[in-house]
Amino acid sequence: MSNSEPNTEKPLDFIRQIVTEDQKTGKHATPVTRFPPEPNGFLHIGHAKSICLNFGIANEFNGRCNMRFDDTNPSKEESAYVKSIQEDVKWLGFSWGDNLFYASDYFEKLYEFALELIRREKAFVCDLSSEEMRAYRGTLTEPGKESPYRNRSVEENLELFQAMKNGDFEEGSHVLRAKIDMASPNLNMRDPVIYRIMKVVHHRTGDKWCIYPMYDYTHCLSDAIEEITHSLCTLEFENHRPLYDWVLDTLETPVHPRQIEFARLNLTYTVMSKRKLMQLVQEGHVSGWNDPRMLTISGLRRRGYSPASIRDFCKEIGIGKKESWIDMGVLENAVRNDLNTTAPRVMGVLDPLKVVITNYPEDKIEEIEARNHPQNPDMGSRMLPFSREIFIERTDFLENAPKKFFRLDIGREVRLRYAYFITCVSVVKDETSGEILELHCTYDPETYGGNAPDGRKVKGTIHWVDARHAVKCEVRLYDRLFEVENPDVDKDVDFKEHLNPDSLTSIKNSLVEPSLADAEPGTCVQFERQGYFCIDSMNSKPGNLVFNRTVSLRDSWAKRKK
RNA sequence: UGGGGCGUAGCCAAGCGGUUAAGGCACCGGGUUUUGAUCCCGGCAUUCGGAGGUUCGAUCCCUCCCGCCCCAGCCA
Repeated sequence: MSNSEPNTEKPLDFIRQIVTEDQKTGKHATPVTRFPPEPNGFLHIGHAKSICLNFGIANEFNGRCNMRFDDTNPSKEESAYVKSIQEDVKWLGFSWGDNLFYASDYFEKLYEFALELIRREKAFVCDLSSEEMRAYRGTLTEPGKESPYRNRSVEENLELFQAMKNGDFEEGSHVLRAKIDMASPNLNMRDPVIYRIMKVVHHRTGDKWCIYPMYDYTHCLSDAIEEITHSLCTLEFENHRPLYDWVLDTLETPVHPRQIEFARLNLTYTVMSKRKLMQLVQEGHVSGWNDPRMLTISGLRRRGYSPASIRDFCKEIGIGKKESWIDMGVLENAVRNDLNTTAPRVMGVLDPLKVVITNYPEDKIEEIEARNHPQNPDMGSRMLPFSREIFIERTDFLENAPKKFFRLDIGREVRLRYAYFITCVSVVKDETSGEILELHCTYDPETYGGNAPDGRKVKGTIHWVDARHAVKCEVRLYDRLFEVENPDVDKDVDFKEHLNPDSLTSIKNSLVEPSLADAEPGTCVQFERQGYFCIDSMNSKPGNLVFNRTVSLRDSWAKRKK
């Protein structure tokens, strides 16, 4: 009754409200959900939403979430996908314990249920071709016509179905159909096919079967067999729910899970369908399913996204029934938030410009202490070598710079992070090209550590690496894969027309501080003032480091320049 | 023109008959800062797709209208 306390908890989404209610009323003491991917591709950020929902509910309500592969179409499915899917779900931080299942585990039971349907005169073997069936189905506005095979006897149906199972018929010649209502306004109820003949080897059952059950028939029964309480799926299955319920009611299964639909995830500046992702891979627009520009789980992992950041993102966007487009910035914000607290800071110079500190002794090398995280002393510190020649970021020098440019120009003073104040004295240029080769600066020995005893201030602090000790490396700068918010909104333009030609920029001569020399692949750090970077898990090798930019830091200066 | 859904800010999203209509992203100000980062503080819907109705009172209930999405695979 109190309304004085501000509620900081995230409100429950409509599905969690249902689960809560079911728990309260005792309908289901604990929820049982399932994550049911089809093993025909890699998991992407959209699946992450479903994973976080299903496993999240199981965790929050002390329930269980089964991992179940929906492997009813052997012509598209492979065990390689089964493996990657499991890795991705585990990596996201969820576990299914012993509850790993396959729809194909139930083929025998499903077959028995089909026999029962026939006995109850609720299913029949149909000899219509797929074209004929389409014609008989009717249209959105006109009812369909009943199949001439609809009234076969139970015995004949049993015999025919047995023959289908035995492989006596050709693919496409016969199907088993549910006998529902050809006049239903819901096309899914117009005697849908529940079994088809496919003489294809299945990745788990081999050549044992040549008939395979359809999704609508399989999914509800699999849910019932596993005693799922809440079967969560995306909006496009809403029209299938009557069929889901029909199968379970007609067969009188001991439990009847409730199917609840929610909106799938759409993100701006990307495409989400497996088909399109597959196309990008196959046509070589990206290097593979785990290309860091792909919003697959494996791509995000390689890009440097943490599992926590993806979970946070999923929590943030919520669950609803409204078709929505989440701005890519929300995802980027989620990684920045997470990495900001977890990533150690280091110095990395993307595009190096040499600086000679002319008044610094030739052979002197100092060790300068640098904090690993400015807000978190627990993360410790490290020592940075410093000497007469260093490299700074090329973009940190600008001739005739405007007043608001807080970096280097001739005559201007800046702070080298953790080190000294330096003042630019002169610029050395290539005589013919005019290219800036190096800067000559002087330092103030009194400013060791970055503070001037006389109290004078500098506006800018820039990052640097020591020339003799820096480690050369490759840095890959990623940007959004597409240039437009919604690459596939226009059906007349191929989505690939909108690919961003600058989605990957590789810099081969970047320099990082020596502490990174032996860092492991997968290590995530912040290059101060630049962004978050992660050592590539595929191409980085000792002595030949490759960093992927996960996301840049927010840059109000860059924004101001626009 | 059948059926099933959905409409709260630029983008998400709470709200469940009486609220100053949460929160996040984005954006705009200001402060702190040895990252132009982070952090902090402030601004950002007199109005909930539209029009009627019920009610003392409607984002919430009812009616009609408008807009968008899904369904005619032997895919999932």
